[in-house]
Amino acid sequence: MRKIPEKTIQRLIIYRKILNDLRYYGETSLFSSKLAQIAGYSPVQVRSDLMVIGYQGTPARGYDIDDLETSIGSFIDAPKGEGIAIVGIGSLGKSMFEYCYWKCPNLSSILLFDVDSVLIGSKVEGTEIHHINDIDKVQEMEKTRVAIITVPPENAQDVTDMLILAGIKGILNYTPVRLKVPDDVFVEEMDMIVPLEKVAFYARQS
Amino acid sequence: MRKIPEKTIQRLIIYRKILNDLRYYGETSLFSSKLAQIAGYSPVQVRSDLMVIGYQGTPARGYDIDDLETSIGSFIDAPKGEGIAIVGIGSLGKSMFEYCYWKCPNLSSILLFDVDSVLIGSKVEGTEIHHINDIDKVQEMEKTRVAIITVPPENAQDVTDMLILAGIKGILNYTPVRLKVPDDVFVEEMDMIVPLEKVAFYARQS
DNA sequence: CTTTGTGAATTCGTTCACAGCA
DNA sequence: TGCTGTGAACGAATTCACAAAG
Repeated sequence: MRKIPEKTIQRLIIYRKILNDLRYYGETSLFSSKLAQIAGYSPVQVRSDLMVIGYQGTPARGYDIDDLETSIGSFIDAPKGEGIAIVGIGSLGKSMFEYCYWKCPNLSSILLFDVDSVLIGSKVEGTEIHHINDIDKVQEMEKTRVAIITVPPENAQDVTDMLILAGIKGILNYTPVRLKVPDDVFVEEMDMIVPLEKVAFYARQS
Repeated sequence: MRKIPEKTIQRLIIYRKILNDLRYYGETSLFSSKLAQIAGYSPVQVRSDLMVIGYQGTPARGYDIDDLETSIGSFIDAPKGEGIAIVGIGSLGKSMFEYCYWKCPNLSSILLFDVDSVLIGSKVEGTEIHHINDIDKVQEMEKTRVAIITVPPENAQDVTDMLILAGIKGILNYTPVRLKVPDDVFVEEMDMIVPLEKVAFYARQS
């Protein structure tokens, strides 16, 4: 498959969320201009993004909300749902878990790991915390491709190495450490320091 | 001042962090290739970013770490330090506060707000939680330009409106809501759902 | 020689302009 | 007429290629 730009994927995900909201309010179809206005992009941008997934609208009615949502879903989502692992069950890790647990319908499983033996065996919302060293013993890791890292900086690289050995191909990195990973592993930086300083900079400009 | 691209600002912030780390390990100078390799960009990229802030290196020794760090700092940072407000002191808000409290040296003040009257008056690490309705009564808001929003989605827009009235010009939005703000207010989306789905998508491609 | 600084070239992403269709 | 779909034009961001300097 041809490589799809990250920005397009991001926008498609945003479109889907909007479509889902609109469907909830009983809407059945919309034009690119409407979707664009809600999402904050141009109508042409929306149309060319939808070209990427090959979805066709009609000049008369625009796009069918239900249909389009499903199309984006089948393009973006894993067919059988996604399994994720959260490593580092401090206050941030716990927030992430609760958020995913309640808000992410397409997650088929959430595994919890930590490096601190004190936490091992205890549970969050009925889900057990495993030691990261036992990662190979956890059955569900087989179908887990994505990990969220919320450990202290000093453990970040070690934990990453273990995750990659266990087959992880995508990482949300909440630590300020720049992780070393092979080319086929996708890392998204989630640390707040860079955005915080960026926002502060632009806030001062205006 | 000419408008600086967001990406350049982000990279400068990353460079500074790296320089800070290297200085800690006793390094005194480096070449663009070294900085590029650590940061994960090309050497040309590094050099042209540094051109933006007008910093000059020498072919013989490259860039002086101490000097360059200071130069980036005086370009990026507010001269008198930055005041921020965190709105929504749930588990995520608390994590953010602790992180900022310990890890952000350039923050001159951190204010805490919530919409839930039950929390009002209680303290986190010795810092009092105010009700968002009392925002105008809080003296330090005068020097606060940046806010972190970690409230439930249903309160997000209301809280935003109040913050903007109180003079906030930059927002880190941890909610999944797309906030409506005036043109001179800078919003950075911090919700994890979009990045999580994005990472899952690319993890599946590889 | 190696490295910086930088105009030119290239690549990537967005928008324009218009053909095609209800 | 409205709108969608899409090649062409444009603009932004990155990389190339090379002059200048120790």
